[in-house]
Amino acid sequence: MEKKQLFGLCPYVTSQKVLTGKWSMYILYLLKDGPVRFNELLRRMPEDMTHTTLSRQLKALEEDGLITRKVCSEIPPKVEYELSEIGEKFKKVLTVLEVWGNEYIAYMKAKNE
Amino acid sequence: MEKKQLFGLCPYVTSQKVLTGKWSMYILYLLKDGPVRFNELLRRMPEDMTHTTLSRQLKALEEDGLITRKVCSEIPPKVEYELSEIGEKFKKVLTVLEVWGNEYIAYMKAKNE
DNA sequence: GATACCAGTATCGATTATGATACTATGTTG
DNA sequence: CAACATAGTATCATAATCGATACTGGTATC
Repeated sequence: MEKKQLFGLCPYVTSQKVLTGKWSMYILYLLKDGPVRFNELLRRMPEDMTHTTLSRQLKALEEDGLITRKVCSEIPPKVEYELSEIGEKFKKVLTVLEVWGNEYIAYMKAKNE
Repeated sequence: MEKKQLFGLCPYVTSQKVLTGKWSMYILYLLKDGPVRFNELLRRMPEDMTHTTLSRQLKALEEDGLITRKVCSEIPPKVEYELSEIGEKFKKVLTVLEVWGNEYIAYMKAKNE
């Protein structure tokens, strides 16, 4: 698997590379209060996301170092996803992004009325 | 139904939708200090971005209401791109994102040493 | 006359991302 | 015995995105 070239690039391009995919930010948001299991994540995601895509996105986020995957040797299997150290630090971005996102929604709503 | 409405108004999903494309954040960053012309933007973008892609991304950002396009009737043509009202408000996201992006780069660099 | 600047569009193919479906394996519940 | 829950992977088809190239058209320069 080819490694992403991150170093030497600007923080914006790097961030955007890490945040590819349609739901990466939402996944990080769902993990902000602690570890969540695979199927629990799936249930909280929008309807048109399949488990295939969730699996891929989690893998990508793990490879980029934002989340960690903990496998508990149990039956039935239990796998928990959690923010990593650098993933935890992303929460401050989420906070500001949430504020802006809501402003944007309100603004566009008002504009269309 | 509760779900559908929720995701339609979710600030994270909305933000991610608006920030599609490989360069959207970087474009917004380049516009943060005032209007910039098309070719000037192109010169400041990473090498592997073509004018075709820049044109498409600017169009998308304009359609999403984040930037405005001002055409000056001159010869040679002069077109300036500028943050809109809601685009201006995105600058606070950029600020936090820049900090995190640099943290991330430093963190991953240290990890690989 | 040829070339470059400006700000693009049009088109095509390649790459990437996503969706649908089938399948793995084990254990519990009805 | 059948269905369901858990956590996925494998494969293929489709959709979205991107890059390369060619082209517009008026002006100014060499």
